[in-house]
Amino acid sequence: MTMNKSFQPTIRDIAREAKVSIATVSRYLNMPEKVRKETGERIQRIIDKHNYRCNFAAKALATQRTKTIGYIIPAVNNQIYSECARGVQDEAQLHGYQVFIASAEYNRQREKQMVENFLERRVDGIILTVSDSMGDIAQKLYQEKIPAVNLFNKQGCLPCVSVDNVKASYDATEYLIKLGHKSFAMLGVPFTASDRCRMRYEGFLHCLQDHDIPTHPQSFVQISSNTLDCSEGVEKLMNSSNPPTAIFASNDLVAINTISALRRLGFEIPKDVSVIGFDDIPMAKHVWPPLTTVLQPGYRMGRQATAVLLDILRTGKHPEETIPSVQHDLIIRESSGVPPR
Amino acid sequence: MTMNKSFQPTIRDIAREAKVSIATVSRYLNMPEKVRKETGERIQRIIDKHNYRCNFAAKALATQRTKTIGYIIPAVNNQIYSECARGVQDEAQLHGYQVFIASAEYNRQREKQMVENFLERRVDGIILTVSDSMGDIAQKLYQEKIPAVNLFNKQGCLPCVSVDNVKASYDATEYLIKLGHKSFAMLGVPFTASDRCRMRYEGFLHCLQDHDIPTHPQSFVQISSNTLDCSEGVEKLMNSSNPPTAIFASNDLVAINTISALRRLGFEIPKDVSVIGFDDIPMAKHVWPPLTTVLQPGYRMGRQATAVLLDILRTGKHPEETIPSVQHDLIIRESSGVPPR
DNA sequence: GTGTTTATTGTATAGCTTATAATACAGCGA
DNA sequence: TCGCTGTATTATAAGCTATACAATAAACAC
Repeated sequence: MTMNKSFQPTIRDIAREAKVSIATVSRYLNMPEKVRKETGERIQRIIDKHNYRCNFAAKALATQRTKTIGYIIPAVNNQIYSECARGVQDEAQLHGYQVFIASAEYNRQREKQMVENFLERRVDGIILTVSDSMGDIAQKLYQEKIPAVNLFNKQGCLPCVSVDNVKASYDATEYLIKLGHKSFAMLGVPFTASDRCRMRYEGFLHCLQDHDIPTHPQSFVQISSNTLDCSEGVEKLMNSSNPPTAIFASNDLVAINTISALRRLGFEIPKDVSVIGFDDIPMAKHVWPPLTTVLQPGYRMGRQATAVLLDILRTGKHPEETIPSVQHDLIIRESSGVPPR
Repeated sequence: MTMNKSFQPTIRDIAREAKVSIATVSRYLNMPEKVRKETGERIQRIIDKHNYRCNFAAKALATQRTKTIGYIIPAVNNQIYSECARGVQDEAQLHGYQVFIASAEYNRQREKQMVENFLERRVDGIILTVSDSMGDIAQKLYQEKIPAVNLFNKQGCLPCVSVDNVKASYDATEYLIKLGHKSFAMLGVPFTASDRCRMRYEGFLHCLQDHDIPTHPQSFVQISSNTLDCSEGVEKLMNSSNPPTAIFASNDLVAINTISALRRLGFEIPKDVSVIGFDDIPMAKHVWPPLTTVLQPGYRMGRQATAVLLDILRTGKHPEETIPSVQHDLIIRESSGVPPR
């Protein structure tokens, strides 16, 4: 079966049949109050009859705006980001915007490519959850004067919607210390792939230092951002001279993988080792044992970031003051407990 | 800080500075072999110098194609669909297409809206995972002559990439029967929200009937497609005169919620009740107990559906024969076992 | 009856690229 | 020199909408 493109009526066809000029039809479509009621009704009838749909490309060309925003995330298959994406979509759709979602898989090269692609497609604005904090991308967007906001971690001088990663992980670590733990480790992806991870490590370290707990370079175990495979790292950690009784995972997926790896080695959670995550993805409460973790309200954050972006688009002004950081929350479940003695 | 749109050079600016006509620049961009080498190099230098980027809207208007595909899914936060989305994205990007993802949240009204929005934006093609099989939407797309393919369940006469839902659930049910179960129930979303669920119920019923196991209308328990909350349904089920020893959940998320609900009521899995899911989302192996489920290769399916669509776009022809159905696979883990006696 | 304002509609052009038909030009054989 | 062929390039139309500005008619004030 062959498909030949079906005929799509244009504004000109509508105008001709309604016996008005195209300007009037356009006006009716965009500012209906500016056209006489009965003229409008006549136009509407013709539109309905022929199922006319405004050509977006032409409109974009004429108005110089695409009503489209680009959204870059590190990975679609991490629920925290899909939660977020839902928020972005909902808020965007509410204002007639459509969103391009692109998953960069923690790859800086891909991030740049996708930004480039967005720029070519002339998106009106961009929401970014990207790896580096150095603002290589932020820089470019700034000079291209494309409105952009960060989500989850700040980059360059872009406005940012995020929890305070350092503080949040500080709090989580402190909770573990108060349980009595003395030996710690953190598992996470390379800092170059995720600045969030770096900040969380920072809070983790600060907290240990503030409580006079000795730290060593081995206390951060780096895993692959592609596979998130923790087996090797966990094994090395537990076979070391001073195995941790508490492990801070840089996010819930890492925590879940860590627990799997520990189990394979015969450790019980939290009896032998406490594990704590970050994000509180919907699955966190369903895994075994249910995960102690730091909640980030993904959906709300997605909406807020979008709202901030749309506000810039509307007003043409960047928010004067810094956006207050999103509230985090420590959710205590059963993957953490007192250390073994 | 105010943002005034930065100046974007056009093809005309490039042409002027390179002392050629716009046609030559355009030709260099689209068929470089058709322009003399040194002319091309001169043009490229100017392009680099001014950071020229082709205006997509203008290009779309001129070529009548947007290099964009629309993708409608029931819910972003179900990992099976985000897995799939990854596949769609990867395959699309490989061929220079960008994809609009829209989550319809199992709502037929929203599905229609999003399709309408896609049509307005003149996407080149659409990938659909939608609720009804009746092809209300398929119908419209057919008459608009816009290429479309189904993913996960067939609708109207669109080409479809999917496992055989009926067969797959038949197999899964048969496995439960062979374990010795005699009393069954299925939990799922309303059939009007998911035809996949309907088909899976069909396979489930067939299998029971083929093995002379009595069925009754109460054996299908309907839950909300928004919340997927199973507490009420499970409670009613387990308090009935003939509580099931095996529960077939219409997908993994439902299975996970079912298990939570059963646990709250004090049942042990699989000692008291076996639970089986559908999809094998990445989380399935991490929940407790690890889920017995039917694997659908989401990523591959996403890629394949996209490949089929892009093929239609390239050739202008719908595939002659039906696409062979995707292989499913029963993954046996620890949420299922022999019935209590 | 004239000038002024308001409401409504029309005209022309801009917005940027691709596609098509036309042109310029070099090389070559006769 | 002329005509022919083929390549490199140009001029121009088409694609569809929005909008600034112009035009018209009707209503109103005086």
